[in-house]
Parts: sequence; C-alpha cells; structure tokens
Amino acid sequence: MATIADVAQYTGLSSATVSRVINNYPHVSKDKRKLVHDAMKELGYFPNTSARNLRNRKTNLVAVLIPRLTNPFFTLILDGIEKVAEANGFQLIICQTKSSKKKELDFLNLLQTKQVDGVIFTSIENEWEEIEPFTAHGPIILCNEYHHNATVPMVRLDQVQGSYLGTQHLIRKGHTRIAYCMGSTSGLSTDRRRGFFNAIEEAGLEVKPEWIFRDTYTMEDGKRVFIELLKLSERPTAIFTGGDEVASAMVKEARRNGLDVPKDLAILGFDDQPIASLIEPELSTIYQPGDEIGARAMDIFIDCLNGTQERNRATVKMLPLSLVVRQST
Amino acid sequence: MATIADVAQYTGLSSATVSRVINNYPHVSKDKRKLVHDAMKELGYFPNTSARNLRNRKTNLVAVLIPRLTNPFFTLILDGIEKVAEANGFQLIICQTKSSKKKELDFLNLLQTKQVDGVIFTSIENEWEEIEPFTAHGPIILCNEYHHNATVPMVRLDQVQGSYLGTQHLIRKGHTRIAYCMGSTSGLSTDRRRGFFNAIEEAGLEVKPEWIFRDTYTMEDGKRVFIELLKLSERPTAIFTGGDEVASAMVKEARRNGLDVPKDLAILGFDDQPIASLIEPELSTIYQPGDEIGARAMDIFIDCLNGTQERNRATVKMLPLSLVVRQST
DNA sequence: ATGAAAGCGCTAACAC
DNA sequence: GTGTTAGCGCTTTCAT
Repeated sequence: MATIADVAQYTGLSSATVSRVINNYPHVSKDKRKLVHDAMKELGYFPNTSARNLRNRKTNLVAVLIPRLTNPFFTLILDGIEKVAEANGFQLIICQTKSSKKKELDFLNLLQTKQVDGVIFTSIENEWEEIEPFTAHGPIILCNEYHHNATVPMVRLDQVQGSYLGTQHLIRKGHTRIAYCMGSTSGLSTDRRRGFFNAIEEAGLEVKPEWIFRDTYTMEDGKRVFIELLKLSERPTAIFTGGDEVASAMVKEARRNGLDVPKDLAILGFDDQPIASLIEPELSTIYQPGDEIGARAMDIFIDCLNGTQERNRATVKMLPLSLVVRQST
Repeated sequence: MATIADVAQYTGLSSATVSRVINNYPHVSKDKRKLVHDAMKELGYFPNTSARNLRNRKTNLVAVLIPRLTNPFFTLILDGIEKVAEANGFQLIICQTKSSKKKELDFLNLLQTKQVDGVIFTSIENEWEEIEPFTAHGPIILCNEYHHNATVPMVRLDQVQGSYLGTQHLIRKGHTRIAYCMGSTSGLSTDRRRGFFNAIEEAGLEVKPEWIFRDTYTMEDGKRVFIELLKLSERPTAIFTGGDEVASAMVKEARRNGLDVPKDLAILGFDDQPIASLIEPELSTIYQPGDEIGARAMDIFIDCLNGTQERNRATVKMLPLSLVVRQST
C-alpha cells in the first residue's frame, strides 16, 4: 500500500503538500497539484481512512438502531436517513436490536469507542435513564420512537392525533366494542394509547381489559391475536392493530375463518405500507411518512455535528399523521 | 477523552501493560489487571477504534451493496449477513446502489481507502471487468447475483433450476402463451432466462418478442407490465414475473380490470416474500432462501479474511430453489 | 511480568 | 507556496 510519504518521495515534495492536494486546499501551485495527482495514480495511492479518522477525530459514520431489517416501515425510515446521509458524505452502520434492551445498549458502545460520530434511534427499548449517559460521547437523535423525558433532539409523528383519528373513524362507523393492540412502554406507545382512549372516552365507550393485546409486532402476532379474539365471549367488532403487518395477517386469518372484513370485524392498520393496498380487502390505515422523519432526523444529526443545533437539549420536530380509509373498516 | 496514556499514568504502569489488559493478553499479573480495570472505569476510558484500526490494519467493517433497502428480498439477505456478522464482531455498512453503475463503483472506494475490510455484493450493475481491479484491495464476495466470469467466491441460488421449475409448472397447467419479465444482464438474469427457455423449448412452445418485458423490479413495474399486456392482440395466458413485488401488483391490477387470476391470467412470482401468502389469490412463487445465502456469504467472507479460503479464485456455493404452488397459477 | 520506544498514515501549526 | 515536525491513540517488538 502506497502512503502519503511514498507520494511525497516520488514527487520530491513534502507530505504536507501532498496532503494539501488530497484535501483540495488552496495555496498549492497548479503544476505541483498535477504532479501529485499523477503520482497518486502512478503509485495506486489511496488515503487511509483509519489514519484520517484518527487524526481528524471524525469517522463520518452513523449508527442507526432499528428493531428488524425485515420490517418495511423501519427500512423506509432507514431509506430516508440514507438519502440525506449519502448527500452529506456519511455512511450508515446497521444496528439491529431485535428489540433487545441489551443489544441496544451494546450498540452504544460504538459511540464510546468513537467508531461512529453519533447514533440515530428509530426504536427504543431501554428507559431514558439508561441511555442518557451516552449522550456525553456524541449526538444521539431519536427518530420515530421517543421518550417524553429524553434530553436530545427528536423527530417524531403525532401519535396521539394518529390513533385518535383512527379510533374516531372506527367509532363513526358505528363500532362500540373496539380492541386495541399495544407495543412497548415508550412515549410513542403511551401517546398512541392516549389518542385511542381520548376517542373512546369522548364517545362514552368502554374497553374491556381482555380487548387489549400486548407485544404485537409481527404477522405471527397478528394471527395469534385474532385467534385469541375469536375465543372472547363478548367479541369486539373492530380492532386497532398498531401496524400493517399485524393487520394484514389478521385480515387473512379472519377470512380463513369465514369472517367478513369489515362486516364481522373491522381491522385498522398503521403505517400504510405497500402491502396495505395490495391485500383484499385493502387496509384502512394511518399513513406514517417514514422516509420523511428519517431524512429530517439525519438533517438534525448533521446540524448537531457542526454545532448549528444543540445536541443535549430536548427539541421536538413533529409531523402529522393521516387516516387512509380503504376497505377493511 | 481518556487515552491509554492516562490510564498508564494513573496506575503507574506502562501503556504496554494497559494495552495488554485491554486485549486480554496473558502474562499480566492478576493484581495489575484489576488495577487497570479499575482505573479504566474511574477515568471513563474507552479504546479509540480509529487508532486501533490504524494500528491493526483492520476495521471489522463490511460494505454490503444492495439495490434498495425497501426491497424485502434484499433485506432478507441483509438479515442473513447481519446474523453471521454480529456473531463474529463485524459491523455492516449499508450501500444502496439504487441500481446505478456509478454508485456501485463509488462504493468500492470504501475498499481502496481501507474504510472496510471487504465487500459483499447482493446485486451487480457493472460488468465483471469493471469490478475485478478492486479485488486487489480486499475480499469481494458475490451473494445472490453473480457473473459467470467472476474470479471471487460466490454464493448463489440455482436460477436455471428455479425458473425451469416455475415455467414447467405453468406449462403443465396447460399454458402455451407465456410471458416473461427479465431484469439486468447479470449471470442471474441470463440463467433465469435459460431455465425459462429450457422449459419452453422442451415443450415445443414459442415465445413472441412482445411477451418479453424488461427492467421489471417494482410494484410500479408490475402495474406497467400488466397494462402493456392487456394491449396485446395475442395475449399470453400466464406470466413469469421474476419477483413477488411485481407479481403482487400485477395480481391487483388484473383483478381491478375484472380478470380472474389464475383463470384469465396465471401469475407466477419469485422470492416467496411474506406478501405472497397474504394477497388473494395467494401467490404461486419460487422460494429463495435469502437469509441463508446471506449467512453463507458472510461465512465465506470471514474465511477469506483469515486466510482459510482463497479470495481471488472463483468458487461457487449453490443452493437449490423450490416451487411453491398456491393459487395464482 | 513489565517497560521503552518505534511507528501505523495522516494533518496542521508553524516557519520560511 | 512549500517544508518540518509534532502528534492523533494504539500495538508490538525488543529489552530486562
């Protein structure tokens, strides 16, 4: 491997001048610049990234925490992040947490060891108190999921509004027994729950404890919940699923069991993934602009790095959610 | 930021000893080891990755080239790669090529500048001649897509067999006018094409040029192809789509146009993505074990790095494909 | 078992 | 406009 010293020697110049050429600094004469470029090509020289990173105290690497790569909503966010990263010379390191608290914390090690310049969370498993200490080592941005007591920039969607809208829609359709699927204990989950109950209470309805399902993320979960639902003596006529994957599997399972969707059971998704408009009946759902929040999160990350934005202060950029009515409700 | 020198000074030991403790070397007395550990905790010390990378000439980073993050089949491969990477202390850098030749080549820069230890391709845009020179800088593994003249390890699926199986199935269902969707010019595409025509010729059938569609990757493409198909005077009764996304969109569009699938048009997918068993009618398709080839590719990558396997010789690990018959054919 | 010191490849402050 | 040189933080001979 040719080094900067080799190029310097080859050209009879100093390594400083070579470095200046590499980094496009001014104050280098045209001819020497060309001389260096030719030598680099001749010697097959490429700057060593590790050496530069060490010297510059910067890696241009961002760790992105994501629960599962196979969840289309999260890859959509990732895609949004990537777009902005790409345009600004950053590379992304994939960190699949598999919804594990421990893995999530382990990945923060990348920040402490300066392997990355910062971290973007798209989901959160640990309480904020666990994560907060790591903010000392670099910017941490929360994108999509959040904690209300977090002390860093957040880009998120108005979950209260989104779930309120969806639930209100079910109520207007005449449903009085509505089931609810909930996820974790993050701010996102509690807000969604609040929106749901806001609509429920506003309508003077009641939700039985057995109509509330937990840990619902995958298609498997959707199937499972439907089966449990079937067993209920006083069966809900509508369900708020919290995700298109769960909803799709549930629609499938309902039809397999001879139920008519939405007549016998109205099913509301969340996300508006491509699948929502592909299945039959098409899924009514809440549209979440995943790529948009991803892109905005990366924007803010960059601002934090170059000091345009404070990185240890809670700021919230909130985007609206919207209801998409199709056929499953 | 505390450095190794700080820890050395704090403990009254040399930086060499501290380094030995960090790297779990033998020949360090129990008490000094503890002394160092305590000091590291006390000072909030973390080893600097850039410095280590520079010194060790290794990054434990792998660049994974993928056309689009939002394509579920490719994220499945990514998931397989990640599983093995994780278990072996490697991190992945996402490289979305967006099917651009230029971007693909640009990402190989990561290899030249030693930002990553090697590269795994899951798709290929450029001819092998363009890529070959980069093999000098580190291991390159082809996973999924391939070139027949490539000179590196490949993990791939038996595309000839897969498309043969699928086409044969359509023929056995009585179809004589079968349309075909093709992708790029890679070995994968040519092999798939060969399998298709093997079955076609074996049955003594003919395929009109206008039944062959190009650049079919997305749901948009599926819709587009269906519309073109409709215009055909002598319309095919079955279509080999080459992808579940294309197939799903086509099924949707066909039904929207009042066609019965499979009676009026049989549609065969490829991949067996989750969506295949969610839509109606359920998609007949070719199952591709994406996570499996991803994992095997990463295995081989690791073997190449530690010299267990030659990295500049064409070797092929080929896994079989299988037909999944559901309702769309 | 421990330490001294060289050096991985690069950048930037300083000198001229 | 160009060169000298001192590190960035770590690992690894080579001593002892």
